[in-house]
Amino acid sequence: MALNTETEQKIISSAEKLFFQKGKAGTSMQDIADDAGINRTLLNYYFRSKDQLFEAVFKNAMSSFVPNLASMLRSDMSFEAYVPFLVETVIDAMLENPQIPIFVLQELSSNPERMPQIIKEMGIDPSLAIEKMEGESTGPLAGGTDPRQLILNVLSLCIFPFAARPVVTEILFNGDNDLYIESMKQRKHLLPKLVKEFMTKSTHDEN
Amino acid sequence: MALNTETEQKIISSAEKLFFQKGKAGTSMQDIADDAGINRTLLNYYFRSKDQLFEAVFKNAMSSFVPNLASMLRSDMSFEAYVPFLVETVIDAMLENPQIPIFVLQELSSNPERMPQIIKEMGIDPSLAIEKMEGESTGPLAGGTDPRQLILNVLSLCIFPFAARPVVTEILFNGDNDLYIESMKQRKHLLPKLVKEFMTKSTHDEN
DNA sequence: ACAGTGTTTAACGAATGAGTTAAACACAAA
DNA sequence: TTTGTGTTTAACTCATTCGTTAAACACTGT
Repeated sequence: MALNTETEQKIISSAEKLFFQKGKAGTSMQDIADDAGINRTLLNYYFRSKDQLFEAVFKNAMSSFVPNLASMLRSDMSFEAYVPFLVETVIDAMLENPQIPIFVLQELSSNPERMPQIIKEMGIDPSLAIEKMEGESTGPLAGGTDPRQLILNVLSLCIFPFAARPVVTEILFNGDNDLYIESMKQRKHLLPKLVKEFMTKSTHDEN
Repeated sequence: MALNTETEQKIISSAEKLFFQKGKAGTSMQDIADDAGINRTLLNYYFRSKDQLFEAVFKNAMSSFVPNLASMLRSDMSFEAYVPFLVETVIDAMLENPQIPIFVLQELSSNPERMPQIIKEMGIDPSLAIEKMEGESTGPLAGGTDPRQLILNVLSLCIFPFAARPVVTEILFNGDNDLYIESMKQRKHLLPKLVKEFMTKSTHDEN
């Protein structure tokens, strides 16, 4: 009895590592088994199929990716107050698992039809969230700045540098990995200031 | 005689479409042949192997992705003057081929060891570019803002919303694709103002 | 009509991958 | 020891994939 959660965990770890790196199609069950140091059949014993194993990995990755955004949409705080917290949370998450954004984005880009289902599972109500955002446009946002653009900006600034890590490290930081990491940490302080900047100064009236 | 560039072009088109969508491992030669409406062997006739076909597609995509950044690094203009042009160029490129960023980033994330070689082929000299950037820190950048962070910010704001298209469309725009596109176009005007904002107001002294 | 070249196809061979089946192993309870 | 259950493995089947080979087709110049 007592499910061998140790082995199961080894499988998940190896599957994550390889799926993140090479994608679903680029990873064979044998690869995962080898990495976990076990026989291939075990994978089918614990997870019935490759699909199910992938699904487990994906949902796990997804849930560490979306909630940040979801919590913002649900939060009672104003954007301005929320941003520093969000930035720190997201960047810390990225530092811990830099491969997740590109993995999640790639999967959703391949199968965008999954989005509605995912949203339901995550318990997000987009229309409600949007109402909330627009209702808040009485604060520092007043003047025409689309709250959606603001959210997009914050997330872009947090996530992209990790999705583009190899390019950024090589071109901008001359291949120096430590320097890259250091810069990412600095962004935790830099970004909130930036965002506050273009929230207070009303960057509106576009035409 | 006269190489059948028409067929060759059909192959490239189909290969791009499918590689962009499903990745290298997720796309079979048969898939490409079917999409192009030709026999599979033809793929090996024009491009010796799947690897070579993929390489052709990748290099093509890459060259529409990096040059924007490279041209910025080489340009004689100041950042401030260059930003609006860069933003428009990059966003227009993304609007034309929204799948490219995620495709390129995924490939580079899987094979980061390719970066040095790619940089060489693209004719970018990172160290020289960095010197240039730091030399420019006498203008509006003076005060401690790392030019690398600035570049990173601009590219993040331009590219990420496209890499995350399905999520953004569904959550932020309630699945309304036209609204998403419209917002992306608005960003061509919005972003330069934003960037100018946090360039002139010296967002420095972090600690 | 024939030769030559470019283009397209069908058929084959070897390799790899996923999932199943049945058997071996470990070990605790009776 | 035997029984039972959970765990691990080896071996097989079936499908898919890549790349090659050799032959068919089209069309041009002689």
